[in-house]
Amino acid sequence: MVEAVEKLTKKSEDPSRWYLQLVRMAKLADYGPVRGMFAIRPYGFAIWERIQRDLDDRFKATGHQNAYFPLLIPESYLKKEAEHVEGFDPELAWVTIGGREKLEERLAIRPTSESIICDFYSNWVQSYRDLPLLINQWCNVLRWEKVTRPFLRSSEFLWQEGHTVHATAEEAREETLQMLGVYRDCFHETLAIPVLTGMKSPAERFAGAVETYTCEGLMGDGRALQAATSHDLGQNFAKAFDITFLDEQQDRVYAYQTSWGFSTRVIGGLILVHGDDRGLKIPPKLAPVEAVIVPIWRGKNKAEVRSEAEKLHMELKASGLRVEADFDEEHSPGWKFNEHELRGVPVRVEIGPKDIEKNQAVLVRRDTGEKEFVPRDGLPERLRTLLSDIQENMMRQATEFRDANTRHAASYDEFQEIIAQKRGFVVAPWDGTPETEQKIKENTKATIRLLPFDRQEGADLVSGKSGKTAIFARAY
RNA sequence: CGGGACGUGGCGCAGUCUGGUAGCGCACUCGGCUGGGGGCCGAGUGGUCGCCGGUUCAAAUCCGGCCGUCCCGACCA
Repeated sequence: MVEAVEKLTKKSEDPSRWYLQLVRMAKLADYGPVRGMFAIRPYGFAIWERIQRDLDDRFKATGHQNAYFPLLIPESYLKKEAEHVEGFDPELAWVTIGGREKLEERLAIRPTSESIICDFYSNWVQSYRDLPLLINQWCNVLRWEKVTRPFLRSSEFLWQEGHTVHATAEEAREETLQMLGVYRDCFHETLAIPVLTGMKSPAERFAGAVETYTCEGLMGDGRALQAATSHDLGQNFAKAFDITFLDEQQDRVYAYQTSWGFSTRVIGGLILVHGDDRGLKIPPKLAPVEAVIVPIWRGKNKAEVRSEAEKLHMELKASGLRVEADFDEEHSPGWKFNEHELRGVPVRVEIGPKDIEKNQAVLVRRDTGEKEFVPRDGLPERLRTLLSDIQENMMRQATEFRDANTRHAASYDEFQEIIAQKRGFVVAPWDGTPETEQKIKENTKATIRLLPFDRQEGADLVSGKSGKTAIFARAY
């Protein structure tokens, strides 16, 4: 036993170190020469591609089309919506030289694309017949961050941003909520991450929005992660960028807009929610590889085991499963077991001489470590039900954790104690003033993560004034 | 951007205090034996010691500046 093998730090021992090690050991991402800019490696990108496909299907199903808009935004465009520039100003990166010429007007690398897209929309939208305009783009954006971590906060990140235009305020609000629901479904059904949905407080609202809605997840260390947001932009951008149309009464009126985004940050969330001391754990519906076959051979029967494993591989692939076979001859089975667990592959399929003799295979699930012997005949079916069990179990465990770490605070003392010692979500009434919100933030570092749709009346813990339910947590 | 720690082959580290021309484990390459929870033996490849400058006969080591990383705070998907 050589102990010098690079071991993953225990999650409970040093969560931050665990996270960084996992990202690199599982080959999800790697550091580059510029701060905050990471390479997403093939395995990490495969996860992103699965998320993309899942979301994209949902966008298409709700009537959206994909398009692409420019990377560079003239300063003057960005400045048109006052709140918006102010919000993003500290994180902008600028292009000031083109070729060898100094530019007359500097160009911002998009931190988000509202301003450039609205400029196009002001031309594209002329009549109520042009509405609704339902467009999404998949792209990279850049925000000059001071403290960065792979996936969770990088200067450059990948995301999608939907930008829609509507004739009425009601329609825009419906769209905003519809897309919030699309995100929630993706989290619940595919990522197995339970999220709370609700409204942001004015202080946490997107710069330039009338209302921001959010999906908030709870990470394994008790901190919240804003996982996706959907904004009702009202007419703020329409007025700033002159997006008007002739309605059915022949009146020229300003349009209503929405925007909504979901980023590679969620991969960080996935790691933090499901990862354990053995490494990553990917829910089957998301996993690039649902099952990996590890052949167990001895010198004399290597050829036989190999051909059986290949046959099994073909069978499982033919049944529509995403299966990989690990025929590497350099590593021992034990080494492979650890490696695939680190990568979070939901199921391992072992096949060796004993199994061939008994016409069976061994299935080992990543979420519980349970092992079972399954006859070869029914293997694809059994694997399929096992994968769906795992999906369900991962969602159930994450939900139980979330619920066990959602606490009601009856007094401010209790509130502070929970945040300091247990973290998690804290449910408490808020009087709606920025003053109490700010005070809580200064005292406890907890912020209002969201205002749920269903809010109860109660006395604010700080001011004693009447308020309504808010959900607090320390956030990433 | 403040406080602290750290930058030495791909990864993890020793060497720095007390200057003398770079080492260990893993990984990687080749050969052989192995293989049901990170196997073993043998032979190899790979480093201008983060960057720039200074002190010195001589710098990974001492001094200055810069860059980067990590942890803790202030701002953010």
